[in-house]
Amino acid sequence: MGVNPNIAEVVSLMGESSRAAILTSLMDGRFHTATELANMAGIKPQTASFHLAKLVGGEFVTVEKHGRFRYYQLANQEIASMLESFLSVSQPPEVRSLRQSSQAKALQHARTCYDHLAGTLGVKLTESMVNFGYLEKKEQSFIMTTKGEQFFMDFGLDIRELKKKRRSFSRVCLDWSERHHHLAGALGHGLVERFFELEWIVRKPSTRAVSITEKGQTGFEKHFHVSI
Amino acid sequence: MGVNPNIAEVVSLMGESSRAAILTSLMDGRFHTATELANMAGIKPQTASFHLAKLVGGEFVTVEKHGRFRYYQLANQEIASMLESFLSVSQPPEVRSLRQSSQAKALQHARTCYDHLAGTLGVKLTESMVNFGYLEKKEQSFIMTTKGEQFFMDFGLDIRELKKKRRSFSRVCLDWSERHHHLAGALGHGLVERFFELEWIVRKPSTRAVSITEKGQTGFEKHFHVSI
DNA sequence: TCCATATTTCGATTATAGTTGAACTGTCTA
DNA sequence: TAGACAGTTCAACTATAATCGAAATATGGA
Repeated sequence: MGVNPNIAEVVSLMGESSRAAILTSLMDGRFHTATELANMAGIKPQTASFHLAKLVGGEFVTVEKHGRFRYYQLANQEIASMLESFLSVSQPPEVRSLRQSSQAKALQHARTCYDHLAGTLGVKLTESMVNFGYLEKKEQSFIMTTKGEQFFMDFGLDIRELKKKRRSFSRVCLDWSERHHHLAGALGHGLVERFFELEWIVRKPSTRAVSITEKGQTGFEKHFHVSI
Repeated sequence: MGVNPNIAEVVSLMGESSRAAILTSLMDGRFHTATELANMAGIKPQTASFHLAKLVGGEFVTVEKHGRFRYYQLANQEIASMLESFLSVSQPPEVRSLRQSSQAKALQHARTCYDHLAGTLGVKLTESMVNFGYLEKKEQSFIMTTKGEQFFMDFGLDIRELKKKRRSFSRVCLDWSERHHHLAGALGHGLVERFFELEWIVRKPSTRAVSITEKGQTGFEKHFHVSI
């Protein structure tokens, strides 16, 4: 009847295919221009502009103007988390071309979710860290053990610095379907940064998929007993 | 492009005002018939039937047939949690009548979220239990202390029985805006059941708001130092 | 058996919202 | 200063999907 807050208004912002395409494109956590997003979503720039205005209005997305470009970005980690939740309960779309198929596989394989690792790699690494006793899963979050603290320090993470940050230190990236959990939060972000630094993974252009390098193959095997 | 899973299809199920109204009506965790839901959503029964079919198809809702009635219910706690998340980021609708206004206040005041307490009461109680040292907030969940164990036993909860259940024992009901957290999970459910049993709270007909009784006033004050 | 009630199915209508071409604003660069 | 490019605004069009009356189906009770 309308004594309840209207969920619909907020939700319908992501419940439309073009906007959803834009949002998922932004899931790599990077800035994108309006035209870029239009191309990624397969729509004309006017249409993208129309949708982006709505997304900004709903505080899903922020803009920064630099010269004649406007750089769009997800508003915050919460939005990213929410989107990832839905991605995990969504069905992958039917495959239309070989190229799309291999892209989809790459995404499933290893991808960034806003600022941490998701996909098979993200899940396997998280599992491994739990098995080694570096992390302990406690209901909806991970707790770092003393053993873990030592390990992450040795691995080159400045734990003290990460803990200082206002954001939650280590949390699971939830998905409602409970098909998998993976490490997010400051620790998750710190790790993925370190992987880039070590060149164990590299970004694939214009998607949020990442490639595992030769170095990475041996690195993940040696330090995490994870083989891909 | 469509190499990303289509978030839109799933999400758009809740991103429509009539369906959202139905879903929020189901947030009390109880069964409702199709006609009931139609009335609550302010639509004709045919329309409700149409939407309910979609919701069942999307596994947001389950049906049970008893005679000529069909009882609809939210599919599971995850869906409820997801909905509550969105409610907390949604704006309350403009008030059209005094009656709506007082209903909205009642909802904000004390309500059930699927099977546990939300609203001001839910939040205050949770805070109180943390302050007394019965619960400790650990990232995304609560941990029961020894002191807490004693308290809940004394309060008449069968902790051992609750822990046996397959569902998560104590978790926060997340909202993405982080405006508040409250206790959910088996413990949250156990508590609210006990409150009904003690007649500290009673359901208001046809909403998910609950009223605090005289008994409740003194009870919450005495045992939780929460005054309403 | 007949009627009342709960719900769904069907078909037609309507309204909403996404889409796009065309035109416009603003910025960079040659 | 002109021209190219990024992005937005406007207005018209279109398509999708919600809505509802009418009719059909199913169940319960008298």
